[in-house]
Amino acid sequence: MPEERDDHERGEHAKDNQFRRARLEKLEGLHELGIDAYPHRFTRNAMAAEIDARHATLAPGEVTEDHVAVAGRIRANRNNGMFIDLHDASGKIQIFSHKDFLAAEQLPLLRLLDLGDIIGVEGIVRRTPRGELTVNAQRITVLSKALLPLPEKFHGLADIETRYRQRYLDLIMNDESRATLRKRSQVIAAFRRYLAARDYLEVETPMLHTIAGGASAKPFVTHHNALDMDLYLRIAPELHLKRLIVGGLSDRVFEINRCFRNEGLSPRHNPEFTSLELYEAFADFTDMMDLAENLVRYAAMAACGTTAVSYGGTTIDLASPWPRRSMASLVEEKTGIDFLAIETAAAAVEMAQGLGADLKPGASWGHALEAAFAHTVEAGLIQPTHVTDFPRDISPLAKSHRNGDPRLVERFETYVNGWEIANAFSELTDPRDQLARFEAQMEERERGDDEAQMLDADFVTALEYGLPPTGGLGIGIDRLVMLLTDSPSIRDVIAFPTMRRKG
RNA sequence: GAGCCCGUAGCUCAGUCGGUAGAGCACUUGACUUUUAAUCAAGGUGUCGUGGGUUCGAUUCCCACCGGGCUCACCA
Repeated sequence: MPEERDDHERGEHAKDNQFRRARLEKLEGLHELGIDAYPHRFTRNAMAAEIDARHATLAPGEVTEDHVAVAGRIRANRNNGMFIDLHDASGKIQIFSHKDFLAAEQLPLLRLLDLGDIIGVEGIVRRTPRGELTVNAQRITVLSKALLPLPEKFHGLADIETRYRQRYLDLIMNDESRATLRKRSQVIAAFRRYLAARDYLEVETPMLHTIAGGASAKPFVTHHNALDMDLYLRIAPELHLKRLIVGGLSDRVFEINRCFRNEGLSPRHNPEFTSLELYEAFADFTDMMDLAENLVRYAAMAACGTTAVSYGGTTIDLASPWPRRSMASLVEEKTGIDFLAIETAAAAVEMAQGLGADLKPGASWGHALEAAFAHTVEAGLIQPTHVTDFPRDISPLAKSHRNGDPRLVERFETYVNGWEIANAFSELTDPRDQLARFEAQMEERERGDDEAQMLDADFVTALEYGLPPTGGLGIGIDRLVMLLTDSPSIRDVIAFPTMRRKG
């Protein structure tokens, strides 16, 4: 296995085929013309879209005096190179290469260009009689000779595995893939803008944890050699962010970064995923509901220009106030069963199992309610809904509910399209309660639940120095971007999704 | 982890009820020259995912493996 990896890393993957050989011969031809096929830089003064905007009203057949220098990839070639479609990051511009305009010594170069080559072109802008905005090339500069052919131009790259493994090809070929990843960037930029404007401080907390806390999930384990110590890739930044609130670094902090969970892959799960987590002192979970709605609306406007987004043919309305429904009431509405009226865990488990939920024997009341919710309600929450009032025993970091029911905490998850996209609490600030919750988690762990949370004694110590009342919110950025880009798989919104090593 | 489906040319895909394969684009050569998936003519595309088995013969049937997709499980 290591030898196979070496082969791959040495770059012996390139196919030695007719296409590559033909291009290597052309590369040789460029050398013979004294041309460096991989120069160091090129000064351009215009992007395709700019030129397009600048000459939007130019009539067919008209020639301008606009001398431009553009650069991009050759994506189409008509009439033996006379017409080239040059694509840059902004769009497309046609290049007209004709001996009437092109420097004479450059004519041999035309025969050595291929689809996929990156070139710079200097010349005058005109609109052809057929109406296509065009640069009459006076000088062409090879900026990077492509040795491998691009996928077919009409159907593009369809093979989903290649699209994920060789994302560069997907991005060259598929407009939608570029649009999706650009929107992802816009969503994240919008979050930063929105939060920065409200005095949130962006911080960075460790990726390498000695205790994988802040969520219930299986961690990745790695090893630090010098310290001879195992470390976990973080499953959540939560406990460190709250330590920063304890310290008063800021009353409002946020972090946008990766979390890692060593669990199954699915169209909605990637082992590394990106979350926004934020904490606001003196706020509670109802403040977090408002904030979640405002953040998502703001990001949708920034990325899509609308708060009415279409996913899989369904229109999702992000604009209207999002209903706030307690988990138990949603289950009761769906099943007629009021879990709040069920006293014992055993009875609740039996009831949940009767609804078809899969529960381990000995599961708690809270696990039973949550299982009943997941089995009967979750998938039907298409329009945004805040599901509130979670069970205490599945929420070890959330504060007890002020409504007085000791089984509940002040926590909500926001569901859209049947997916959890946000999770928030009135943060648990009572150190003795926190310790008790951790101890309960450790007991679950000892009973075999390897996703129960680990006890973080230093975090309890931090709470003992005093955490102000605090609201916390996490938003799953990948799923939100899926929603905003109508993407069927989380892999569509992650540039380089986790893939098995190809045998 | 389980079930179902998929893997054929650089790409998009056909196909072989078992006799080692085809189209379009791309590529090469030529023609044409203000094109728009340019057009026309000619030409070669290939471990049919990998390894075994059955068979006179396997890309095709069987088994295992590799990779991928979906569903379920897991994943608040």
